[in-house]
Amino acid sequence: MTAPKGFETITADDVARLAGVSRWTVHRAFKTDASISERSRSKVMEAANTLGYVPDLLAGSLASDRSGLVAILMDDFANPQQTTNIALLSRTLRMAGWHTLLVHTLDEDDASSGLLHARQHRVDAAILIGGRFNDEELAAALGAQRLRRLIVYGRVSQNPRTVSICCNDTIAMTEITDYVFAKGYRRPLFLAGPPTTSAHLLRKDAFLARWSTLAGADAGVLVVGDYDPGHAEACLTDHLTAAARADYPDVVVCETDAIAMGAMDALRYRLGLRVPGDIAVTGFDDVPYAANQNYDLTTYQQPNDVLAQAVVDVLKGAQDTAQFSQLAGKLVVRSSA
Amino acid sequence: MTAPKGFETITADDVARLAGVSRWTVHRAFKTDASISERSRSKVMEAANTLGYVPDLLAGSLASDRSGLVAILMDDFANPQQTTNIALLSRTLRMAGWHTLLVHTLDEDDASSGLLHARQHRVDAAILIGGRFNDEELAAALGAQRLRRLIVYGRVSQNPRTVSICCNDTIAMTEITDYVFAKGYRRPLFLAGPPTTSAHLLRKDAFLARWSTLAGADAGVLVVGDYDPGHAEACLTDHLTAAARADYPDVVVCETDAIAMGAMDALRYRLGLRVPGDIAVTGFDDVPYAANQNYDLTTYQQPNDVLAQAVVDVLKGAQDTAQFSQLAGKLVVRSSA
DNA sequence: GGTGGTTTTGCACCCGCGTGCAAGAAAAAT
DNA sequence: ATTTTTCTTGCACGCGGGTGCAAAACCACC
Repeated sequence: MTAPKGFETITADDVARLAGVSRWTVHRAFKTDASISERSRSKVMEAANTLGYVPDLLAGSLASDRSGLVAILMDDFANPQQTTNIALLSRTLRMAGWHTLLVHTLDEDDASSGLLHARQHRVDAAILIGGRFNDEELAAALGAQRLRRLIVYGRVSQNPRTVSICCNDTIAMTEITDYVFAKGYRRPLFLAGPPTTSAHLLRKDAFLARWSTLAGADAGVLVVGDYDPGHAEACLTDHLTAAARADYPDVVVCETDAIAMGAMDALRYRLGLRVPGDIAVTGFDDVPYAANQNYDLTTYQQPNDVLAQAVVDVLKGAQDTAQFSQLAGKLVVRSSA
Repeated sequence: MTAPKGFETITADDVARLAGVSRWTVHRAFKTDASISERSRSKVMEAANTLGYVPDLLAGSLASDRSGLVAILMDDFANPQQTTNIALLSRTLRMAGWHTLLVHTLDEDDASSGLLHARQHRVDAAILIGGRFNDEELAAALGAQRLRRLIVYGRVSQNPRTVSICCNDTIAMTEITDYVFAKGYRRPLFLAGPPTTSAHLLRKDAFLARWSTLAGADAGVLVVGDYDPGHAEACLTDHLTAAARADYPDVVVCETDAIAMGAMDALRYRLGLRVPGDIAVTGFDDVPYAANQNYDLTTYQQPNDVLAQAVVDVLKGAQDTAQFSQLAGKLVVRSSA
């Protein structure tokens, strides 16, 4: 029977016995800032090594009321910006001593169930990544779930009991708008994602406001249903096919890179246009694939590492007071616009 | 002070008191297959609802020695095949009652540290996804970490103490080879990923063996360092630039879609060739992006949902004996070859 | 050698719930 | 009405370790 079934778990007591100290001394040996003599610490460590002991975080969590677990709820693995963020977050958290409980929420209504599970695992905090969580349901769930902390990542949340960590979309989109205007484009079309999230509203509103200021005229807006490139492609194709050629925009400003890529596919493969020759395109997020030669997308890079670090700061209680922190990124100019 | 700090945790005792039963009856009410009368169960549930009680999984894990947690160790978030798998796995596991502890291993040597953390959280199993884990170090870690179960996902593992769940790469690659040969291509170049993983070897070896059988001649092989499209692009560009035009392959068979996409970029944008007009390309995995018009990649689709379900079966102890299960997928023919 | 102060160590109690068993209640059989 | 049988319920004990405090050991110095 090779199946590893009956592992004899080694407890701190075993180590204590071997090292000739008490269990609490063993505990102290594993705590960095404990008052313990160097001699007994090394005795303990030696015993622990020969026994293969490591403290049981589960039991520790129960006793200390700190699980060292952070739940990341996320809804859209197809979105490269989100997967990038998850990777970065889980890495950053791990280096700061936390572990990641990944909850893939199945649909919109599943967020509260995800939060419930997170709470049942006593997570120290839950991080919400992604667009499809809506604030009202969140508020309801939050009331019942009594999580220690809820961090909304990548967008602004109105809920006062959450902490938003995100890039300042208004400033960012204004910067893109200025760039687009300066390049001489005058007939923009804004491609917006789903209307549920506030980040969306910020980006769209920022663009429209700034454009109106700069050009003295309103810009066109096309709402695509979600952040799926294929869907954006279809939407834009339909939209332009129905329009007169003279009414075509000269630049398509997109809420995210995913939409921008779909837009480029539509322009090139469906409508036979050149980018940026006939119509230019801008994105937002600077996902890894935006740099690919196919797209070479002009976009806006969020300061992801700073954002991730901000999460750790919040977890450490550094900015308990600040309800949200908004940081600036930078415009990445490539050939698409 | 809005900060949610002092949440009074509601325990089963509180519910028991309100419902007028004992704590153990509360426990039974939350257990699906417990012997409890319908009357007291509803009494308990009502009390639990008004109090907002949910059982604490952490404490439960400690007592029951089943954490309900499964660690997924993964090394490469840039690989879309991996992120797709993670999404699917975490979803499938969640529906089966498990939760996902995501461990992003930082580098090759980090796998054992990741396993250690997994063990400290008492995970019921650890799943290894990805290429960069090497078997020797794994074996060493496994000996020390005494995990309950280690599942190697997406590739074959030699270690007898692990369970491999993967698609049968040999059959799959043979199928691709047959297709490529039948389409009339005669000068193939195989693009292989990093030489550390066994999946790689299987795919490469299967291709070479089958090609040799079909064509009676050896196929060319180019080893690119990893599964990064950009790197594959550079490698192939260098390789072909250094070769005489007459020696160009007529088809590039790639170990993964990621490599195939890089290869297509190289052929088109670096070398000015048409795909499949001048050189055809095949991939492996059928990542979501393979269907994009830019690539429209002929590739091999792994039965991902079946694989994910197999993981659940293993966790449920169904196939404790079977050391690994290999399943078949299907060839997806698109325009790239 | 005694004193005051500091470091180190041990311990009772608790975290919230699961397990196995035995007592109690209810239903079925006699 | 009494005895079985079956279902429900209660409980002691344990999971592995954290917390705060008090006892013990150590140290320096007079």
